[in-house]
Amino acid sequence: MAGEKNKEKLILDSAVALFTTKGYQATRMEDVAKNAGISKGLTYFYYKNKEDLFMALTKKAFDQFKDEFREVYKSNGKSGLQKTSDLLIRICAFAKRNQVYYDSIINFLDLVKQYNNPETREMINPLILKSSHFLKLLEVHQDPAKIGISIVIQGQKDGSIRPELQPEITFFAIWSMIIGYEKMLGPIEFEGKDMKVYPENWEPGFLKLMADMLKGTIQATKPATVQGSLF
Amino acid sequence: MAGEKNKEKLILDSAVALFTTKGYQATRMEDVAKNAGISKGLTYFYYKNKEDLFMALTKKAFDQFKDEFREVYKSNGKSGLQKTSDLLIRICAFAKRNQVYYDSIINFLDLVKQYNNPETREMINPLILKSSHFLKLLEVHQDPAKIGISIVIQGQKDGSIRPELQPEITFFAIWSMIIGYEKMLGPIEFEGKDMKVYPENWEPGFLKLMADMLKGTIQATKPATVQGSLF
Amino acid sequence: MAGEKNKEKLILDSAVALFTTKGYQATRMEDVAKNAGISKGLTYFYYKNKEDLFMALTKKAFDQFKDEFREVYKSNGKSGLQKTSDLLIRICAFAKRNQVYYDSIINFLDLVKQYNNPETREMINPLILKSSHFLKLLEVHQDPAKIGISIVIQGQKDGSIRPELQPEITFFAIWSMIIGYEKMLGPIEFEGKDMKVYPENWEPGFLKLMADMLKGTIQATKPATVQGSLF
Amino acid sequence: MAGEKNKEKLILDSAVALFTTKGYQATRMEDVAKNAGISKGLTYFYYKNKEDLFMALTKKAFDQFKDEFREVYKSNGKSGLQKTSDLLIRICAFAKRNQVYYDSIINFLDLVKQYNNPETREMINPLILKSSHFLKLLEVHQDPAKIGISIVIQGQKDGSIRPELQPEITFFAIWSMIIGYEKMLGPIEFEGKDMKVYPENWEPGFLKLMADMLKGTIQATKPATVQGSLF
DNA sequence: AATGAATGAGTCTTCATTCAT
DNA sequence: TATGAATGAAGACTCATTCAT
Repeated sequence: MAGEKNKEKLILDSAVALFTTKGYQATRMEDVAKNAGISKGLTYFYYKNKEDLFMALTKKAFDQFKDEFREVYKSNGKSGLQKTSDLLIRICAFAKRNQVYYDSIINFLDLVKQYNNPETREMINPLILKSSHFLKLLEVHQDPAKIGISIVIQGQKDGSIRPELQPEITFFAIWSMIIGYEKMLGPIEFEGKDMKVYPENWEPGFLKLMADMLKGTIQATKPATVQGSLF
Repeated sequence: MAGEKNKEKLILDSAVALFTTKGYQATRMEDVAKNAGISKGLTYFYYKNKEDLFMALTKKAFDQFKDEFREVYKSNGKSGLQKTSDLLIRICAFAKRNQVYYDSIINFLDLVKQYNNPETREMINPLILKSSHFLKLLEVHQDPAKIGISIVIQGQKDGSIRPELQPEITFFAIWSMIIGYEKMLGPIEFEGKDMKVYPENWEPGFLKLMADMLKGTIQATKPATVQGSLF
Repeated sequence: MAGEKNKEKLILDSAVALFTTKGYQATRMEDVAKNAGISKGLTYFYYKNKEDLFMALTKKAFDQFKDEFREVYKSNGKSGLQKTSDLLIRICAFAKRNQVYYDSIINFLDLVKQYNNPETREMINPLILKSSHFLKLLEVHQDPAKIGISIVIQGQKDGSIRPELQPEITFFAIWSMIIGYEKMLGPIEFEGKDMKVYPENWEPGFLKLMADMLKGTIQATKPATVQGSLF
Repeated sequence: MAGEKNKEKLILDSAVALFTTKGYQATRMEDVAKNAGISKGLTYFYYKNKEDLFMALTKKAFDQFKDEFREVYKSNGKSGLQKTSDLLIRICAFAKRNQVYYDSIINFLDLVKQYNNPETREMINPLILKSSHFLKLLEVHQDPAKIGISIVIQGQKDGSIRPELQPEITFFAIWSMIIGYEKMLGPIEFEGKDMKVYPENWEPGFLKLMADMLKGTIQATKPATVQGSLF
């Protein structure tokens, strides 16, 4: 029937909604089920356990995240440099629109860090390690990065990004900046009152700095004359 | 005698050790007590509840964090630009040396974001809001930023950082980069195997980009020849 | 099978047994469960918390209590006056037979007192106020009184109770006497040894007084003339 | 010095205040101490434990309670009957003024009931049984009753109370009524809205009934002749 | 007399997970 | 597939009481 959405998806959507409102820890599997209009037991039929559900959610987040990268990559009539700032803007929009997805991605980065360090790997909840979604994530989680690197290369080809930069390192620097930027949004808004940094200035200022970094700027001696628009 | 440390500190140290090993959630208050060699009750005598203990830990983390900034700020014979890269290195070292402290700081940034948004503020665990340590943190959490901004201004005075940059925004951009950089360490190490980005390249590459951003670089036309050392 | 009683009831019965033996405070929820032959968790599945369980118990007590009133009311071949003394006897038997139920009823009266006073209402444990059983009790707790009032009216119709009495007030006076009588049973038994009041005399004496009050009595030879003022 | 009240009393007063506000269970010994302006330890110097403190409070309550009886007994120019209604009024005033004292007295009556029944005696908290105040109470708790009985006898001598009544039983009936009356105050106020019993009518009506019981009343036109059996 | 740090037994409550149907 | 009753391990937190000083 029409309204008979796939149950698996129903559960996931319910989880997203509740994780957003109450957070992962505070959300009970029973609530996820109830909110999805199904029974608790069925939830465990589709997802082995809470961690598995969260990993499924993370996987979906990565897929959508990848789409953002892909769309920026494919956008026409823009320089590679412009695409990097588009990327930052889109990712922040993505984070705002779907905080849980974004958080799950960041959480996954932490997980990967633990996973890569043999000393800390055993501290990871075994249920996570056993999750099929986690394993898939390990395989695909570089995909956004790969696209990002391509964007940098595009920028170097079209001359908007300095050719001497190493694309991989450059992209990861950009991604770092984006991650940090998003984390910074909270404190900055707060400190605004006595610190002259208002969200309004912060975004363009940050983008400008990133652009400077990527395209290079005329040394202080003679003032930069060209970059009238943002870049 | 030697072992007669202040109990309050004893508990905090115990918490740090256990949070590091098992994580905040997985650590039971009883274990914190046992590990500190005291009774469970005494833990609650010094800290109202688990959240309060964590906020106390965060406060201590911020204090030490601030010291890192302060020491960099006071270091002699270095340009402001050099100090910013010192800062990145020190903060990453700080994060590695005391992951729990660093994580608690990042966690606090998220908290501040929720706190500043009236819609999300009520989602914060009330025990956190009631913690005296949380309140103190709200007061002092910009202190590192203030020092950081001073460093940028120093750099502008000594000519190592472009004078046209707005110090506040610049500092927050740096801090963003640092935060993102640290988060990136995990995935990069992992992706290294098939992506040419090795930790060895990553740090200097990242620092170089940051420096480029801050000091300005010669435009693409004639390749930058000079900056053989890092800056 | 025989032992397959409804779980909800099983728990309540277990609670009654344990509250009787050890008292409400001293009874742990775990014991209630164990005694009922089920798991602790299931107890919380059927009753939100200990207070809710107690309110459910009180509700059941009120239902049975109401039955006592109802049966007295419907008993044939008795005058209204006789029914009032039947009531006293039955209620005391009820109290003896099921002390916990009776105590829960008395406790509920105290609760109602607190609840009706805006100043003291907030002192009531919120878990009680939230209990659905408490809310039901608020609705039905006058039912026994309503029946009692009917009994008084019956007595007035059959001439066994003075017609000039106000039925409502009269009933509440009777109920007061019953409550007080029951409370008095303890001390009287004790004081008996040096005070001439033995339980054997006490009940008929008390009933006689109550009857005198209700039906009116022939005045002692010469009526007291002085005490006009007070009454 | 002037303000140097006896510590023992200070503690007791503090306990009364807190038990009134929060109830016995919810009041912590620490609060009692703090509120009395002394240390927790000292509380245990003066009172063996919480139960002992409560028994001391009960003892004081009984002493004051006894004073009420004594004052009524000694009041001049009043008939014995008038004194009984004075007693009811005073006791209710006492209960209202000092609810905790009154409650402790009622609680003690329950305790006595348990104590007198060999089967239930062992259910009493041993700390209570060991309290010296409890032992003293066992000795003196009949004193109010003794005075009350004297009042009834007075009434019989002055002709205001029927001479054929047994004074002890009569007094306990009166006390029962008083106890019940006080317990009834709550529900009646509540039921008032749809039951015609308003507190304003309730007190005089109740007093009138009690007086009728004690002094006897002229029978309504034709005496009920049938119900010989019961009375 | 007086303090208050220290103890630890005691309990409610939560919730992920299972399983008979 | 689907249900929801049933489980039980886990853990935060309280507070009466003690005792070294």
